[in-house]
Amino acid sequence: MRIATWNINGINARLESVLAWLDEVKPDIVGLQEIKTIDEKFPREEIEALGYNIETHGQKGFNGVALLSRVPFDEVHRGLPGDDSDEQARLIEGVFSTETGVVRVCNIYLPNGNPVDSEKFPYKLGWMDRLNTYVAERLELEEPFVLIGDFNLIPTGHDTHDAKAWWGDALFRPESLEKFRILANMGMTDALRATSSEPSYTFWDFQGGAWRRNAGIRIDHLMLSPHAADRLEGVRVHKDVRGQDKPSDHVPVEGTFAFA
DNA sequence: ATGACGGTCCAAGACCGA
Repeated sequence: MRIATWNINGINARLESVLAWLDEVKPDIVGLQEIKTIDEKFPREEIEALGYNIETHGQKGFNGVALLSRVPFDEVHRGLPGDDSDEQARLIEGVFSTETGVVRVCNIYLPNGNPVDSEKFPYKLGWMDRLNTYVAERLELEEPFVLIGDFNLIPTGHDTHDAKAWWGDALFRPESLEKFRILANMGMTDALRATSSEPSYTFWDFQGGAWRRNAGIRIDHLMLSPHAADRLEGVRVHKDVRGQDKPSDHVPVEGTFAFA
């Protein structure tokens, strides 16, 4: 089974690219972030025609996440618990049955948090606290649990072209890294880092010729519970997608697992 | 040294992103 994450930066602006990639790669489960539209305006028919079941958690204009799956959904959960005043659509989770048992896939669009002197940074940290609580509860189930998405977090200086330039940004500073370390220390494995020591960037800014200069960062992750990590076979970053026509600023990251 | 992006709202430019 192959499970992928991709921040597409607008599903309606990116539809042709997404259809082409799905048709070529045919991943089993895909988490999309920044669909930037409401559920009613998500282009369901075109994606369903490629053999996918679809569940969305959309929002007008910004944010929004979706799960696509060739396997039927047993369960769907929308939204991150813990703050009733939070109206941003940033989490959707699906539960799937395979021949070798259940797989739970949670797809997130973690807040960016910049600028750090605004209310956006404490929102990010609070969101990460709530996520850690959520993940701790999921880990108690002792299932294969795959937490994927745009984490807006650079795990180490090795995951950026210029650690000094990024240090202090909401994506790469002590408060954010501390929350991410709590997640890792619960037993969630960074799939890419577990299988490769290459830099493997997943985002290149539209500005400043970042792609041309390979000035990237790695912020899109697959984090695995012990039961999921045990079945990890490999991770592939679809870097070529960034060089295609009308690209997103993020590329897909795909994990292969020994689930039937 | 300078200028250098793209999507969404919706119809001009603000807001957002990282």
